[in-house]
Amino acid sequence: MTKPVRTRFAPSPTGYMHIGGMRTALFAWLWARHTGGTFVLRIDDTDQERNVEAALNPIFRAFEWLGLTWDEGPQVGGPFAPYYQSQRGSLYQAAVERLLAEGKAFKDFDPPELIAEDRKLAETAKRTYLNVRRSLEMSAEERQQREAAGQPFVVRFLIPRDQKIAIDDAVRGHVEWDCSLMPDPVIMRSNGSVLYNFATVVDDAQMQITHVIRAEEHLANTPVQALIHQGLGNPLPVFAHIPFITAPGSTKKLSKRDVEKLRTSPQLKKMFDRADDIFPQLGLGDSKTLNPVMVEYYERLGYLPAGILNGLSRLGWSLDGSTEFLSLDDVIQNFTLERIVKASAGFDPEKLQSYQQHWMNQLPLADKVTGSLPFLTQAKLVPDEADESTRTLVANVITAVADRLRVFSDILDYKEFFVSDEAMTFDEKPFQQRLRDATEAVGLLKTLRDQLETVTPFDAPTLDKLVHEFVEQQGIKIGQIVHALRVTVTGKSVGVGLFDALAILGRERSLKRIERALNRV
RNA sequence: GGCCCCAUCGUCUAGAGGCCUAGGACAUCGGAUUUUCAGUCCGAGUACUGGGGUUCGAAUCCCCAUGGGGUCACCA
Repeated sequence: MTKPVRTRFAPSPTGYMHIGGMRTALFAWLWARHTGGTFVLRIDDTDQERNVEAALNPIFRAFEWLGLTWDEGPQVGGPFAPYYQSQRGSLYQAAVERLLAEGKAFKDFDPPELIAEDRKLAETAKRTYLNVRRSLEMSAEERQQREAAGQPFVVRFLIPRDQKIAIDDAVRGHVEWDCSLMPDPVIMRSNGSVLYNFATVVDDAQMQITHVIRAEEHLANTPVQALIHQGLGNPLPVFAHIPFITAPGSTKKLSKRDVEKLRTSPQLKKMFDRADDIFPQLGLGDSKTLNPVMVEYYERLGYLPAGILNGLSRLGWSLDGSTEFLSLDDVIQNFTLERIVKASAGFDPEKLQSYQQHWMNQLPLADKVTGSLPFLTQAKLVPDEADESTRTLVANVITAVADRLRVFSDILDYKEFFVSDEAMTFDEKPFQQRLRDATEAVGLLKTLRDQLETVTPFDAPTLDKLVHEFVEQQGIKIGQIVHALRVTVTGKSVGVGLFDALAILGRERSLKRIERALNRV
């Protein structure tokens, strides 16, 4: 019987959740769920003490939004608590002591300047740098003396330089390193705190992690970690290094540091522009505060977890040659490490959008209303407590908007239905073109208005019929009236079907708007 | 630069020796539908990095080259 699977994700409190990190977390989570195992969330906060809670919130929020629950970790606890590395010092301490006692690590008294010199020497000689084990050569007495004298030291793990270290990576296969090329890594700083590479090993072992699923950039850390596991007498976990996500139109890792460059990339420009359009309306800043590398960007824009999850799953993983749309359950059902693609995957906003669109279209009307309403209230277009008539209005608009609604905040593109007739603004260009410049438009509009006053019922099919008959009576083309009418009632040249728009507004409001436009010409 | 990883349409991918004159999806470009936009339907173009092997046969296996990337801290 094989041990039950335990995977983990170990973010550091950076103040936001990176979309690529989310995808890594998702893969680890999926493997746990697929196997009926356990998913652990552990916080790598060895360095920063300040504001950990605040810097963590966006991370928890992202997991919660996407519905990726963790079985052990912050908030829920678990048998291997605490799950904050900052609180696990004694564990690390004990492990260091043990290695020291067993001669598998040593105290290095060389000052940093000396190390830097060694390094330089190696560089000019075009040699691989290896730390000089001066302190190891010292007698035990001398070491003791120095320590007693309060001379600072770091603890280095002693690399067995005569050996090779290999792992069988679940996605990369057999990978091997020559230890004779590896410097002895520092595992404990002179101030007594331990380094990430060491804490991770201790934690993974103590938390009985069976599968270390993480981004490919950690592959280079792996030999050291494997060696430390060995030194500590731990069984080696299965490593699975998944490829990272690259920036659109690039072969480089998608990183938050490059946001300013990303802003101008043709693929992402639309996403940044959208942020600059929508977030201010919601009182959430703009693309400087929330951008497409952050998970929160998608949440705040009203993406569906299903869309994001589908997109993330398909980035570097596939079920087969043809399945594109997968629910989370489908992915859980079918996820295996061997189907992870080895090459890095470019982040494609368009494709993400298409997954999102698919899942949005699956949603029943009531859910679309419930999902859109918060955006309308946040933008102060409808009152906080939406009454029944507001809900009906929203439902009517969404019905008319149909699959133009891709993300919930798209509802804000149809403000014209939620603002008062007086507050509605006319886009100048179409107003000029369709009303002022089109000489016959005003006259036609006046005639049509009279008919609109009496037609019953005031619904889309009837209005449709009316306008078509009107066109025939007047001997004009439908384009001559329809565009002008659209501008008068919605202020815009594009939008939902014209007759839907009129029906949603109702007779009274439609006439008012026509009046207003006529007076404005 | 050392070490390591990777390599199929613009992008995400299918392909684990013959089913491949390489399939699907997104994007692109046509055409149809339509009051706008979106959508929908139909159609088109576009890829196995190169060179050597192995084999009756290679996108698939091996080697080399090239290209791309990651990583080289008392960061995580």
